[in-house]
Order: sequence, then C-alpha cells, then structure tokens
Amino acid sequence: MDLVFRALADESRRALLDSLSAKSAQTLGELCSGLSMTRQAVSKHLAILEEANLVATVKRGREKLHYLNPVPIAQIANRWIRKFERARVDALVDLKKKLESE
Amino acid sequence: MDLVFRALADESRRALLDSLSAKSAQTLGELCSGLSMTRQAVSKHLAILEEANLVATVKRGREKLHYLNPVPIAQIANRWIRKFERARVDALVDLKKKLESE
DNA sequence: TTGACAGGCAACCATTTGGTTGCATATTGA
DNA sequence: TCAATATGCAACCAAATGGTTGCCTGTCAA
Repeated sequence: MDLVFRALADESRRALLDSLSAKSAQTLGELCSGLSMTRQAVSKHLAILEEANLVATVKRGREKLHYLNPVPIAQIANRWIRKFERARVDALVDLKKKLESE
Repeated sequence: MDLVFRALADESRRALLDSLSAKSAQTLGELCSGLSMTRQAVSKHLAILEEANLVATVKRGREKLHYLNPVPIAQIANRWIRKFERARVDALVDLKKKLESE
C-alpha cells in the first residue's frame, strides 16, 4: 500500500501510467519517446511502478512489454478514500462553524 | 495536484490525516502524542499537508487547531482515479490474453 | 509579573530520490 | 555470422526529504 502511494507521488510516473492507460503493451523504448529523460531514468521509474504492482511486464524476445495494472489504484479508491468521503461533510461543516465563530 | 500526491506519499502524514479524520480540531501537541517523533517533525509534516490544502488551521490563543480538508482527496478520486477505472477491465483482459498466448 | 506552556524558526545531518554516464548482455535480421 | 537494436546493471552525483537539536516568541494563569 505504501509502495503504491510512493509510486504515485511522482509526476513522471503518473505520466507513464497515463501513457500505458492510453496504449497498452508498450516497450521501454516506446515509453521513453516524448519524455525528456534518459532511457535509464524511465527504466528506474518503471521498476518502481512494477514494485508497487501498478505495472506488469511480459518479455518478448529482446523487448519488454508493459501493461497497466489498475487494481492497486482501485483498492486505494475503495479502501482508503472512502474513509475520508465519510468524514467530508462533517469536517467541512465543523471547520466552517469554527471559522465563523472566531 | 502534485502537492497532494506528494503529501499523501508519506505514512506519517497519512496517519495524521487519519487522526484528524477521527478527531477534528486537534492542536499540534495533541497530534504529537502517540507518535514517536519530535514536535518539530510533526510540525513539518503538518506544514506539508497545509501546503497541499489537505489540512486547514485556525489559531486560538497560543494553540493552533488543525482540521482535515477532504476535498483534494475527493478531487483525486473523481478526476484522476476514474480515468483508470475506465481502463480497468480492458487492461486486465489484455494482459491475461498476452500472458496466456506466450 | 513572571514562570510555564504551545508553538515557530533555523541550522544541521543522514538517507533517499531522481537523474546521469558507461559498459555489458541478449536478440534480431541482413 | 555480425552489426544493429533493446534492455539491464552499476557507479556516481546533486538535490530533496525526514528527522534532529537549540533557541526564540507569544500567551496563559497563579
């Protein structure tokens, strides 16, 4: 869970997820094009996304195909964000009241 | 948006949000108790959460009350996570097919 | 008024992070 | 076979991060 949050904290990595969401089964080289980063930097980012289970890969010959795995993101939505949705109205009303009373 | 993701990347900060979600209007001292961190460390984390607009504060005398603001989290849920929900089934079917064909 | 309490500020430190360069390995296709 | 291609690995570097300690400021209450 922590790995997922940390993986999502970087804009480059979120961009990679975007890219994989738009086009599946991309190779490392493909994912590099357009980004102003060396291949190795992208490779490291992908390793972090893999570690967090946000990206799955399949080797095909000398290429490595990358796939988005949206499950961890869905889990965060379901298990973590919902906690705060419940608190949402209460918290805001609470704060507003406080601000107005001062 | 990036500030929110980065703020959420740290377990201590998520714990602080949890704490504020459970009990609103806590002071810095209150938020510190239970955590094995100096007051200054907690203060820095709270500053990052404030920067990301996840926590709002009101000064009352020599105390500073902290409030959870769940709106940015809700925005991420709505504007960002939904993108990947759309891709979810497609992506998994896609990957499964690939894995089986190799 | 004055000591105790809540918090802010700044300097400092170790570790992690995001990136680079250089070289090695493995697959492909002419 | 062999050059080109796709990726992996390791060392290195600067900057950001998470934490500390020490001291200062402002407020409360006896």
